[in-house]
Amino acid sequence: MNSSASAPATPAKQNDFIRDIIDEDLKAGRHSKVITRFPPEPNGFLHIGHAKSICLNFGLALDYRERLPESGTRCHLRFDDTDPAKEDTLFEDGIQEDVRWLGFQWDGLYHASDYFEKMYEYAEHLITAGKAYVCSLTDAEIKQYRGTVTNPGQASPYRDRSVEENLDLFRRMRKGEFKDGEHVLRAKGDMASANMKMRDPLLYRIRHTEHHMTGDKWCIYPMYDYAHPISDAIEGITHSICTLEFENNRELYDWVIDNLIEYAKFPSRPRQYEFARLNLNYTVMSKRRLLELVQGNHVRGWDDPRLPTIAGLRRRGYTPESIRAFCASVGVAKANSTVDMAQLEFCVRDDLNQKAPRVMAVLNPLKVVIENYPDDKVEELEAAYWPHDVPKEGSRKVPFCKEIYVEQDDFMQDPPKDYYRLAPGKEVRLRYSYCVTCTDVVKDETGEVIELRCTYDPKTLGANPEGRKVKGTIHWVSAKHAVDAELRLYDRLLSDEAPPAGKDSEFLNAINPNALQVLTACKLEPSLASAQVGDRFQFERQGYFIADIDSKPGNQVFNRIVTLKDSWARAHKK
RNA sequence: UCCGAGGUCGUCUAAUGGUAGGACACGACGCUUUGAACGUUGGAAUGGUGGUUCGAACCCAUCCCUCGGAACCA
Repeated sequence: MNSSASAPATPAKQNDFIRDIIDEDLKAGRHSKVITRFPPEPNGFLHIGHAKSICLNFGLALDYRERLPESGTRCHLRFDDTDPAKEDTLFEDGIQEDVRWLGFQWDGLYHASDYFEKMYEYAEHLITAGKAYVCSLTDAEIKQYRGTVTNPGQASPYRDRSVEENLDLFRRMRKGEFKDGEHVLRAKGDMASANMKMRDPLLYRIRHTEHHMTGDKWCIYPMYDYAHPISDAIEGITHSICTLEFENNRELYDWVIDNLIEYAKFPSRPRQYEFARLNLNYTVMSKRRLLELVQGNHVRGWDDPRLPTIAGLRRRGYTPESIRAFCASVGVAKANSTVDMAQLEFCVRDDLNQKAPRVMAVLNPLKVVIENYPDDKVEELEAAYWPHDVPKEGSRKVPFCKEIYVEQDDFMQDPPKDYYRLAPGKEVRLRYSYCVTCTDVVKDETGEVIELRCTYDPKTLGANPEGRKVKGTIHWVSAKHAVDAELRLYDRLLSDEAPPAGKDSEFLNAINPNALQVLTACKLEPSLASAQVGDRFQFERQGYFIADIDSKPGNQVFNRIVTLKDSWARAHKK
């Protein structure tokens, strides 16, 4: 079940509250098409939380375009670049790559900065209409005048400047006659409003900073609350979807639109709707914490496979389809929630089960000598790439000879009764090969098991042993033919379900020391010598792996994407 | 404390006045040359209290709890 990049195969999903709203809008004739947008600020890397928003916004356009062909239904990618101090083209490139990789294509690439001239014009209109004024209070004074959540604020002494004076000051702000922080443009809201966002919110601030798109054309920049609704309205956005923390901003969003719509003749009257952002346990999602992990060298960069960044998940080996399926499975709602990492892991297993050919790799090798097998004989055994329940064809030959490696975990000296693998005197099936019985255990001087001696039953190739039942099947590789490899075993970033809530770096203490475990003495079946970077496999009984970019000829490097479910290990954890 | 938004199985999410359902997770069983996958199956929820109604997760009242809001960030 592959899907093309332009038509993601997201599972059939039920309606969410956003789709309910859109359906009603369509039914009531408020809109004849739907236009959404994904509006990242180009100041960092995208993570799986953004993927939820991407799937929602682009998914809406895909869904409704299907229902309303030729309507102009679409989704824009818009960079919300109103703070030149933080933003960079570098981030824009990464964001575009991530959106594309997830399987979506935007119908138009925009920048909030495309509209700076319009925004300026609208600001002058607001001033002329007596709705905005230039305030010359300092940063600290503005804060003080604003009051608190329980106490009303008080009016700025500059609130009653004349239209002429405001216009003059604002034009001189644009010309660069003032220093940063000297003046700001504010909306005339209500200093007693219970919504702090309405207490004469700032619309423009002075920033003598080069902007990555507009260069040095501007030295005043609009604030989010002013730029966002205008950008939406100019682009004809019908449903402006954002996360819950913007609920208090909606009143201001509407204020901006309402005070400008007649003058500006916007093509749409956008409405803002808020949904709950994605939270995942056992990891961190905030920009700040992600940045701290990267800058503090707690991980190896933005694409470290331990990170929930899109780049990290990509390198880890997650498929875009699995991430889309995950986003569909968590739904869209308004209740704050934290999704279990197991849900994400299920989605990638579920996808890879159909896509990843099965091969054999021994992570922690234990040598086995098959005593009754001829010294120099090598058999090429047929091994299917796919299990019986995956409808795909294909196989390769795996060499079998007298000396092989098996997994250390697949031998126990003194096993519990329900242990199906190797133990002294016990017989197991070697996957795609013979059944062998352990006859002797070789130990070094410290008592550590360094080698197993076994005998094989020549009548068990492709046939069940006679008169007895062999329950266990283990994987193996030929010692003589094995390919050496480095395996990077990844696990959850944090040991704790939820990182400490503190504002400081306390969460660093929760980092799982085993989130990355590097194994350098691994033995792979020879077919893996030709694996290409990005190829995914299931290493039977171990998990799904992907060939990493660090692979060199003669030294393959694989990342573990996710383990297989292991009900035996789970049952014996205690 | 004020304003805003929320509260349904362990987790995520449906049901919008008419059988509280699905997925993940967990357990049991079956199948198995992957202790995988798959199949069957089990346990498991409407924050509390009143009220309206033949009937309430849903409507009303009240209380409790959680999250967000006082950046010249988004």
